[in-house]
Amino acid sequence: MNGEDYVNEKKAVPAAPGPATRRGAAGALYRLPGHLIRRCHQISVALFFEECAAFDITPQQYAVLSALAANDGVDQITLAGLAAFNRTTAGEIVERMEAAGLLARRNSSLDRRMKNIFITGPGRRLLADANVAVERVQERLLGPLDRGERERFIGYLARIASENNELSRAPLRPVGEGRGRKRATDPE
Amino acid sequence: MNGEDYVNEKKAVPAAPGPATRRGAAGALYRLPGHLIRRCHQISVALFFEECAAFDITPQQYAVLSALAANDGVDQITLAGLAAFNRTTAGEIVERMEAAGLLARRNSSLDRRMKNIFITGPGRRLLADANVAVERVQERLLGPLDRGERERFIGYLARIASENNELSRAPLRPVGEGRGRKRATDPE
DNA sequence: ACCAAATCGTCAGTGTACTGTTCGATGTTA
DNA sequence: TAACATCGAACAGTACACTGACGATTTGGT
Repeated sequence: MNGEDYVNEKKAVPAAPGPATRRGAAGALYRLPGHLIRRCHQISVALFFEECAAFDITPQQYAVLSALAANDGVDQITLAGLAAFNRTTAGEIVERMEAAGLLARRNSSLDRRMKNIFITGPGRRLLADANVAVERVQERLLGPLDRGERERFIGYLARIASENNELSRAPLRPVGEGRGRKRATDPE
Repeated sequence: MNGEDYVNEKKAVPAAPGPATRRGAAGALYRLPGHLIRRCHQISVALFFEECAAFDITPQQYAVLSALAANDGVDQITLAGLAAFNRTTAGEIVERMEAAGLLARRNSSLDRRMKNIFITGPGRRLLADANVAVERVQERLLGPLDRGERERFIGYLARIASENNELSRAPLRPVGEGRGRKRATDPE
């Protein structure tokens, strides 16, 4: 079919025209968990944007809203720990969300270094709407798996994420753990 | 909606000190596959950087080397399809790798729009070294799972990635598929 | 009370991952 | 051959995800 019409080129021919040059090539890559996880992540994000197009938020912003709904008023570092991203990223995301009116930031009177983050009414409403859309994202994402497989898959993911948590560069830090000494929340 | 009402600061206390304010809070988030996948991805990347610190490459650059080792001389778009990222990203990554001497880019004489990407000697050597490091990454990443679980986990990931491939914003495009008409490689 | 260590938030810098647009080269077709 | 649609690559713009450093602040030890 194609092929004979470009004989001119001295040799744009592959340097390694081995047996692996056909389609399944680079096969090793396609069985690497790391690469597969990256692709699943891409798909997950794409589905999120598709289902949540009306809300104009990102998966990370959704995570912030979700974490904040249950831990309103925490500082940025704690929030970063709850959503598992680092301080700088958290600061940027919070800034954009504040500009969008989804959050409010107030300087703490207890510790003047801290800024406490609060979810606003619009933020809370958006979260409620987004929750159903996110439901659909998970449904489509796990579409290829049956019920039992989904359970197992989620279990595997949770174990990998939890047992390797400290290996991450932005570990999950549930409220009440870590080196937090005092907090603007939870006077207990 | 949210004003500069922080002047008074009567209470830096959470607005919703409900029953969910303790540690397991925002529990829904922590069972969402999308969020778990994101965290596993973070961990995978962190492990990669740890194990491959000596090589000064990123996971994506490793994917490029791996894909190119089996499909040398493809154009940037095809390469993007093989490694599952989009054109722009591919162009940027290739540019950095060319500067690092891992790849070479040559204008195609067949189609003057195209630039064919070739892996260099140093690139090939680095790939060989990185392969063993990547082996260790997978070992540590899947550490929490036993043999059978690893098999199943990888199978689930592969099915999700493959069956949802077209939903991704940067789908995998094996050589020989897609709308490629003619190619500088694989004259067959 | 003082000082060293630890923290919070921010800034600068790098790299990945997209969207959308533009522009030149191509090839197809009328 | 002259319009047409298409395609590869580059550019501009947005958002995330880090590292390392820094100023302001707070705390812990003495």
